[in-house]
Parts: sequence; C-alpha cells; structure tokens
Amino acid sequence: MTTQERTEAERYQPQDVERRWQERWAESGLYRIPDHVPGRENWYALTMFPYTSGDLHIGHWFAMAPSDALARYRRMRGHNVLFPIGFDAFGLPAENAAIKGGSKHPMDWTMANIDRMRGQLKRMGAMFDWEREVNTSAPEYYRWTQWWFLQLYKMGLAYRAEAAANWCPFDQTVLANEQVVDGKCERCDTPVVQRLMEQWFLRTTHYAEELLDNEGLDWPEHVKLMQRNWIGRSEGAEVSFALEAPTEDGTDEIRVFTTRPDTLCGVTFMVLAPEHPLVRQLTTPDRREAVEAYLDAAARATEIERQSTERPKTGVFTGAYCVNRLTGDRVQIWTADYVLYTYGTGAVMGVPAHDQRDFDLAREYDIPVKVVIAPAGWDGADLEAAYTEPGTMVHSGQFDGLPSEQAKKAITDYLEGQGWGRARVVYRLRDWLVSRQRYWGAPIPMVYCDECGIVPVPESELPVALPYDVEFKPTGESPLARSDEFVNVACPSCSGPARRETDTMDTFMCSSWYFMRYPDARNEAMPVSSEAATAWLPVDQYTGGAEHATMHLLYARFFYKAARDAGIVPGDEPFTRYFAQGQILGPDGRRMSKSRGNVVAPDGQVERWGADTFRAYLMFLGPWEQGGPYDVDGIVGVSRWLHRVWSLVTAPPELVDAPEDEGSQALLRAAHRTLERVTDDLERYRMNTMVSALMELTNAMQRQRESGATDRRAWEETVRLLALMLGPACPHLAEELWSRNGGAYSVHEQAWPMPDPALLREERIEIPVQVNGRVRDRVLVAADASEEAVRAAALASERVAEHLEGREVARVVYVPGRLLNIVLK
RNA sequence: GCCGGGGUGGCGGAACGGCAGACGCAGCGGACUUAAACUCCGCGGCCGCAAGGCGUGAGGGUUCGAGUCCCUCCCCCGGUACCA
Repeated sequence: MTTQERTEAERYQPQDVERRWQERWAESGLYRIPDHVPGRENWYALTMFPYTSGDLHIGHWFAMAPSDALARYRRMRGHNVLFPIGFDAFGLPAENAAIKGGSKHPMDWTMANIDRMRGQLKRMGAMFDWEREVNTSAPEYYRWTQWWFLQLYKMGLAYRAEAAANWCPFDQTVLANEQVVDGKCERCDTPVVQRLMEQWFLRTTHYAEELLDNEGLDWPEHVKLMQRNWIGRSEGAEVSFALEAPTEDGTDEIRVFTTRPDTLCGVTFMVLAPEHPLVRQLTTPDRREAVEAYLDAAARATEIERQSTERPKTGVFTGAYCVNRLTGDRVQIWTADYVLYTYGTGAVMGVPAHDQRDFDLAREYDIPVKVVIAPAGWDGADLEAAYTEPGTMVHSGQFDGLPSEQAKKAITDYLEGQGWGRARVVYRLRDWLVSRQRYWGAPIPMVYCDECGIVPVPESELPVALPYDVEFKPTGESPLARSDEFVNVACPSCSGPARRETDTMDTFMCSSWYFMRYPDARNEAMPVSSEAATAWLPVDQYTGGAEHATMHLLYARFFYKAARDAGIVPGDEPFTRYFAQGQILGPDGRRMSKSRGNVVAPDGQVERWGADTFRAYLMFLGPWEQGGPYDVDGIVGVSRWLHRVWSLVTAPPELVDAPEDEGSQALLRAAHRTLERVTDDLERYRMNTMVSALMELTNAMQRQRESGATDRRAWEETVRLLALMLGPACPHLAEELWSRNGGAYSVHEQAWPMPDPALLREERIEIPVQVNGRVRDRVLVAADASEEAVRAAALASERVAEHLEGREVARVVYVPGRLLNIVLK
C-alpha cells in the first residue's frame, strides 16, 4: 500500500471514537461494579477525590488517568475492581467566594462546580463507578461525618480544650494560615494575633504508637519516614522543679520534659513557652513590662520562625525563681519563644552546656554555663558550643563518674523514688484540632445546656443540618453563631433551652473516611454495612499526591483505627498499598496558577487531541512519582504515535502465509518482549517507560510494513497484543481497534496476555568489551556463551588488541551476559 | 529552620553498580507535493578532519567499573498541623 492510498484511508478521529465508546460503556454498565463477582477477587483501587474548586485541573488528570490505567490493568488481571469517585466539597474557598464575590452561596457555588467537574471527569474515560459517587457536603454524607464524631466522643477520643487560632482584630474573625500574609490579615493588612478559644480535639496521640509502626505497609519508604518523623517519638523524663513561691492558685511546681535527664545538674535556667499560663502568674512587677512586650511579640511570630535555628535566640527573665530539687540550686525562670507550648509540657530546663539552643540563649544573656558531662579529654575550659554527645558525669554529686547514657536511667529512677519526676515518652504529634469557626463544613453535633453541660446530639436527630440563610460577612462570630434558628435548641437531655455548637469540622474529617463510604454509598442506616466493608476494605491501592503524606494520610489512618475499634471495618490500616504521584507544573516549570498565567486547561487539550492522547501524554512525560512541567508542544508526539497505531491496524501490510519469514518472526518476538516490559512497567507504576515500549513496538511494526509482505499470524498476533496493551492507557482507542479486529466486547474484560517464553529467548547477544573501564568494542556471541568464549572473542577483536598492545593484563572482569572488562597493569 | 524528594543533551526524560542519552519534543538534511500542511526516511551530548578526549549540580571518596553507593556543599520542589 502506498502512502497516498493510506492517506485516503479512514483517519483516526479521537473525538468520534471516544464519544461512541463512552456512550456504549455507559449503556452497557461496563463500569458498574457489584460487591461480588463469582471467580473474581475484589480489588479496591482508589484515587484521591478532588476538591470542588471549579474546574478540573491538569493535576487532577495527572493523578487520575494513570490511576485509572492501573485499575484497568488490575481488572484485566482478573480482579473485580472498584474504582470510585466523589467530591471533597466542604472548605474555605467556597466561603471565600461567598464573602468576596458576594453573590454566590457556598452551597450553590459548590453544586455548580460539582456539575461542571462531573462532566469533565466523564470525558476522561475512566472506569469510575458513578453509582457510588459521594459528595461530602451533602446532608446524606455529612450526617455520617457527624455520626463518626459522636462515636469518637463516646470512645473518649474527642474532647474540648483551649487552643490558639489566628485572629484578625479588625475583621473580628479567625483566619486560616494561608490567609495570614507576613503576619497580617490578607484582607485588611491588620497584624494578626494568636487568640485562645475553646475548641474540639480528636485524640490522635492515643494511637501514636500504632501509627508509628508503619513498617508493614506497602507504601513508599520516604512517606513512611515522613510520618515517623512527624509523629516524633522521644523517650525521656518529666521533671518537677519547685517554685520558690507558689502562685495564687496554689501551683508550686514547674514540670518540664527532657530527653536528657543526665544533664539535670547542669540546669542554669528554666524556660516556659510564652503561652504557658505560669508565665503571667510568675512574672514579678518589675519585669511585667518587659515580659508583656515579649509575649506580644511572640504572639506574632509563626511557629516556623520560632523554631528556626538561624534566628538569634531571644527570651526574657520573668523575675521568678525555682529550685532544682536534685542540686538545691536556685534557677531563674525565663520565657522564650523557641519553646513550644504544644510540645511536651510547654516548659524546658535550660542546660546551656549540653543543648545548643540553650547555649545560644545563655550566651546572648550571660547566663552561666555549667558542664556536667565531660567530653573525652576535657580540661575544664569553657565550651565553644554545646557538648551534646555522651560522656562522663561530673559536677553531679552522687552520679559523678557514671557514663552519661547510664546516668539517664539512674537519675530518672532516683527522681521517681523521690516523687520528683518519672520516665515519660512524648510525641511531636499533636492531637487533632477539628473545630473551625466557619459555615461551610459539617456542624459539630454537640449541644451546650446550662443544666446538663455538654450533650451530644442523639444519632436519631442527625444530620444537624446547615441552615441555608446565613450572613457570611466577617463579624466576629462564625456565620452559624448568628443564626438564631440554628443556635437555639432544646437540650436533648432535659429539653430545656440550650445552644448548639456553632463550629464546624475540619474538612480533613470528611476526607478521613470517604473511602469507607464508597463501598456502601447509598446506605441510609449506617455509614457502611459490615458486608460492604468486608467486601472492599481496606483499600488495596491508594494513589495521590505526596503533599498529603503527613496530614490526610495520617488522619485517615487514625480514623481507620478508631473505626476498627468501633467494630465497623476490618484490618488495622486503611490503605494496604499507597503510591505518591508527583505534581504537574506549568510549562515554565513552576506551579500552575492563574496569577502566573501558566495554567493549561485540560479541556482544551482533550478537545484538541482527544482524551486517550492526553492520558498517554501525561503518563509519558516522566516518572509518575516525580511529576514535572507540562509541555504543550510535546503532546504532538503522542498524537502522531496514536495516529500511526491507527494506521498500522487499519492499513496493514500485505498479509501472507510465511511463518519462516525472518522479519515477521522478529516482529512477533518484539511484541512479546514489549508485553514483558509493559507488564513489568505496570507492576512498578512506570507508565512513562510503558508508553516508550509501546512506541518502540509500533516503530518496529512500521518498519515491517515498509519492508513488504508479512506473515499473517505474526502480524495479527502483534496487533492483538497491541490492542490489549493499549487498554490501560488508551481505553477508547484500544476498544475501537479490538472491535475492528473482531474482538468480543469489551477489550477491558479480556484477560491480560502473558508473553511466550520461547519467543523471549535470544540466540545471540552483544557483549561490550572494555579496556580499563572504557568500551573499545562489542562482540556478538551465543546467548549461553561461556566466559572463555567471550574472552576469546574479545581478544580476537582488532580494536581491543590495539589497546592491549605492549601492556600486561592484570585481571579480567566478566559479568555474564552483560559486559567484559580487561584491566591492565 | 526542621522533615522528605529532586538536579542527566536545546527541552521532557531512559539507564538490576556494567555500552550514558532509550522513547519523544524542538532543530537540521532529504523524499512526497504546483505549494504548504500531513506523512515517511535520515542526522543530532560537547570539542576534534580524524584517532581520540571530555561529559549526569560542585568538590572529595569507595570500586576493575559510579548518573547509580558514601562524605561535604550549592540550588530547586513538597510538607510544616486552619489551603486541600
């Protein structure tokens, strides 16, 4: 067939192909997944659901299309694969849109976005089971988020405590961290302060040990490591220091946590976090002004600034003293912002000789430095920096001479015997603050009654529904607090007048259990039945961005453990396998954003190139876990390739019965080698090299077609394998080619083929020959050639011989089947 | 700052410790075409006529052999608990 004839043949028209098959798939219910299919094991594949921001972003495609490919591959491997989708629909942007735009209600804004995004998602051609769609802002969903909150409360995992929030004094409202820019309110530039208020917490620390133990999870090591560091387990001691003068409310001690009880005798000062309630109680009148000024300044610093080791240490003396019970030393009490109130006891002992931060502060303010652990060979001179290594105890009374590692236990035991302290483990992980002073979230189902106190809303009264008519303007209270209709309620316990909790829940609550809902998305009696839970949970394969490594993924693990303890879900972990995909960037290599003007809309790409091309390009452009820039010019290469695929299948070479034809057999071998590579790449989430391998195969087909008549069986087998291998990445085109070749509907229900080992074997292989590690020639030998044979072939090479001339061979390194290296003396 | 990841041709990237640059984009040359587009064939790390030399962020180390392992440093990206 000539080029001209081929151009007259039917062209590949992706829009047409994709529309037809999407309709057929929907009509035939190809992606409606029952809970059980005889002979097929269930596989739960999950991609993180999108936040309802308005339009599907390229990032969503980058997350979902490869995930869909993996799900389709699993299906072809014989599983009954659930691949659901939904919407993370509560959150700040909806409320901001209402405040800024002024016209759109968060619910209307969100619902309109969902409608638009659903349409965009459908053009992706993913195997989503739309029957199971969830929307976290729908009362049918959030009633169960509220139900979970009640279960956690019953289990003692929810409690109220004071916590600080960003407060804008002008707008009289709480700000999210991202609304604070350079310490100021993004709306009005007013300096933001920290304000304490009563809020709800979930006791994530209850599961700290279990969350720490993530070794068994089939997750990326770096994500597991980040989680372990985030949880941050530290062993040490809690130590009580006696206040010289008790406070008005009778407090007579300061409790500190230290990982270095061995340095206790080296304490020369005490530091309280600025938020510590004792600071104001202890400050002496002459220090009042300085301390208040310091606390004001500290309330404006971010935690990141406060923990910087580069920023000069600051602090202020409160004027008060306490006593180191072990030594009887009188110790100054300071407050300094490098001490965090949220960690340990919010107070630390200052041991400048053996802690660098304490050393820095002591230097800054001329506080004495007392060495209690001698470095090897120490001559008693002043230290230039804190000595933080182990050593021998000195200036520590009865503990002198002990190795410091032993002294940790000895001192802790002694303190415990005296009632002055105890061994303790603390975590960097904090309990989860779930209260949000906002409208667009699931209301916390609690009622405050003057008679009965805190009363949970009875489960039968769920959902506590969000009222539609509310005022969004920032006014000092959350919108719900201004809704009389919402706030005023009869106490569920005594029926007297009571007030509803007006805070809503962190949206991470909604996303911590959505994957438990998909298995039973329409259940009105329970969040999930035990039948559906055992059919699908835990998730076999979760995929999503690494930016969720420590928050969403840790919250979800916490939630699952609580759900397990409530007897609702099987297993201990929500996600058996997790893969962290990278982030797609703008063509300029920076994060896509409207303000940078580097946003590429996926809709435009789909319209211009078709969904299959766009999908394959996203998989092709780099390793999935790395992400990278989206180059709008590169996609044409994938488009050309798929047109070529189309042409090869619809306009084959002359097909003859020629099983002996060398070119045809080489093509068949190439097809089976490709199958082996593609299978391996899919198992390892390497969709970029999978596409490359498929391109190489089509290049080989092209060469074969140009070379003339081809053995029918070899060609047809190659085409059959190609259609099957295209299934995961390019589901529409694969279906079309499969059907045109007489394959039974649907290609997506076919079994994944296995390569024929006989066709994978090579007869002759090329071995590079190095001299002193540099390649000088390559020799062709039998695949099973012995080392001697390879050596002989190498020495027979003229090019090798040139480099050996007049030199003596020191050794020869042979890597079987890979390489020969001749090392000269 | 701290925690995690990354840095390879003009660009995206490939490479069980073993031939650096597969597969593409862009570019160049050619075929087809009245012409352009499409398509197809060929050439492309750098220096050099060649032989050869030099090349994977910088510097050191281990090894017969390092993009890959170890140490120090630089730069970029993600997270840092109220963006999701």
